[in-house]
Amino acid sequence: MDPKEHLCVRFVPLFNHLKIEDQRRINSLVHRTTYQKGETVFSPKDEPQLVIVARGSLKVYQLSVNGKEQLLRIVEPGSYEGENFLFGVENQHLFAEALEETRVCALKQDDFQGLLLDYPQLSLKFLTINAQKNTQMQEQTQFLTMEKVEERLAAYLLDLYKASQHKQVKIPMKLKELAAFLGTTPETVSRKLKYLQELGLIRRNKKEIEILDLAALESL
DNA sequence: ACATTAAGCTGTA
DNA sequence: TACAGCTTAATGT
Repeated sequence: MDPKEHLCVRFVPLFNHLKIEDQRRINSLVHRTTYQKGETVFSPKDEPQLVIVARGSLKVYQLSVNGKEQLLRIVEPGSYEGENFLFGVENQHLFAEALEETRVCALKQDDFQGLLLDYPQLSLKFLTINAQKNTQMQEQTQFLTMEKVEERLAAYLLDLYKASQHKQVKIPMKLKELAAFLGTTPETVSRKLKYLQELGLIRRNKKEIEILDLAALESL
């Protein structure tokens, strides 16, 4: 088999626990596409499908009332988007766009439902991953309930710290995207990072952040 | 307190 | 040198 053909199925958490012959069957159902930076991967009213990221990254967003895009999440390699559309939830608002050159594999609604019926292990794995995704989403909406931008930014930096267990963390996206993520503007993110540094809570070099005062950040 | 606008700075192709 | 990403300052809500 062409090694490229393995990309999605072999190394993605959703599938990589299955036996080789089962992976092979899934592989035959998958549609591979490479998107360039800025290209739309799906939009409302598209055919329902599960989109799995093999390489690169996607942003998933919706449009607010005034037409501004509101970034909901970044989909990294190994994760997927569109699972809700596969069970009759119509996509009315969600868009996905490639942030860089991105390889995705797509599974049609009928094909994926057939797989879930045939592979109980896959169904369980799918539920587990979705439960984790839900938790993450709750944590993110929690950001937006905080009143002040520096609170949201501090909470975000603390999340990076918790994820890495390291006082040196690196912001993994463009500040423009972080701003959308936190519900503010790039300018304000820039100012607030400077503000936190002036308070001595962090030290910063570009996107490398060293957390100096964990307790003070948490108290915000 | 934050957004918007515009201008300037820096690294990179 | 042209461009993207970021920062800074002025001004508006």
